[in-house]
Amino acid sequence: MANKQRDIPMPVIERLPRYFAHLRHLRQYHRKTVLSHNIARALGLTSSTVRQDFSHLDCRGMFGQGYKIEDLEKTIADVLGLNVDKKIIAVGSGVTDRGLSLNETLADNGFTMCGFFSLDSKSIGKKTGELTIQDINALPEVVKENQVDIGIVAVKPCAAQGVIDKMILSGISGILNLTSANVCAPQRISILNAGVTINLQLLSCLMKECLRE
Amino acid sequence: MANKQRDIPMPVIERLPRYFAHLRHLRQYHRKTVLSHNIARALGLTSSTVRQDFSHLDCRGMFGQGYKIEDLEKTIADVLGLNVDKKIIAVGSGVTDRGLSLNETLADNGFTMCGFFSLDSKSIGKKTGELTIQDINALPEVVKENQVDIGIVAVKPCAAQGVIDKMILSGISGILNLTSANVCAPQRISILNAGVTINLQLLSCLMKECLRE
DNA sequence: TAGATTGTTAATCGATTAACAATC
DNA sequence: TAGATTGTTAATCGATTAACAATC
Repeated sequence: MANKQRDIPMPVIERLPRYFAHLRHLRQYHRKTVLSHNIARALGLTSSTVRQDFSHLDCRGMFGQGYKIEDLEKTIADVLGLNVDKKIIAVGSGVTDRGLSLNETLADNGFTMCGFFSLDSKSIGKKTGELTIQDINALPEVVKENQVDIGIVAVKPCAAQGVIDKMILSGISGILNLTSANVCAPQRISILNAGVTINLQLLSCLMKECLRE
Repeated sequence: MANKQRDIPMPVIERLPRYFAHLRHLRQYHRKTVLSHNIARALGLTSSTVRQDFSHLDCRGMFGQGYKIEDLEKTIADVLGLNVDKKIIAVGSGVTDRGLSLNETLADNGFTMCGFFSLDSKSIGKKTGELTIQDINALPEVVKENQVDIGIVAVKPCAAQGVIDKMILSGISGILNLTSANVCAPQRISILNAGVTINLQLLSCLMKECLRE
């Protein structure tokens, strides 16, 4: 069978993690199947969109019966690449301060935290769960030794580009930018922006819009 | 002049915080004007998109000269609603653990943190900066007394809906869901999803796509 | 003025929705 | 079979891009 993933449209890919979360949720309640209509309601979509989205996956529903939750969950996990364990590091007090809770969440999702780093000498040496917060200069070695895939950046915006450059030079190929800075990187590097401040500003605007309706 | 904001398309609104961050960045370097082309490069867009986006704003460029950074920044801040100070609370170890750094970032952006809450009795009573982490039961009172606008949720996914229900009942009208849970709320409530796990899963997929190109 | 970039129109591209035949 | 929901096609809707006249 041809590799369908080749051309899944971006909006669909962006919805996959939400589908995945919902399916996982349903499975916790021991549900076996689910209708496109119900998934749509849970995520605020139309059932048409849901079925269109799933048509990009190698997982067919049962006419009149909906989709098998377990199969669908597995298929989406595959497409997202969650079956391959990912190594991660995180830099900046925005994440090191919450090291323990972050660590737990990630471990639950098949991500392995390999190191916390800080630019701030005051927090270097502190423990956060099992890991000790290290100086940023130790980053390249940790990345190389552990073959780290992803770097989470939560420093001050003005320091973001520097940290990201260092990560890329060390061999990291995916970056989660929790900063409000717009950063640059070569084509081959995947970057995702998801800063709290950016999202609060956006939320602020949505709230104004809501008022008018 | 008619209120242009009425119908700014959502994709444009979603880009505004990034424009805003870039303009602020430029202003720090004492730049006075900027070309659509340069903004486009910084954010990974085309100059055409940038000009189209700005056409929705009440802020015209100078033919042959580009845009006045200060004016543009102010206009975007207005549209986002950043001129009105927003009161915020945050629930869950995902945020209370990093209370101090979160607090600073928010204050820099005109958001006022009014309280941290936890579902975990172990962390209740701990100080995080100026504020003491409170029991979730104290939430309604704090929200009402301070007229809190926005709630940040960073609890375990299974607890998210409960916390959000409580926030809404207390009078909050905007929610930043840092959880992977798909949550429900009445139409009048604005919700934005921006969980780290969701974004890591998405990033994981983008990295696979990158490999193929 | 000449040069440059904006603002805007029109064309392209792609996503979402509606509708219904296929099918269990 | 009848009932129900899927999978898919076609239609609609909207966003992005290209191109160029307007203009400082």
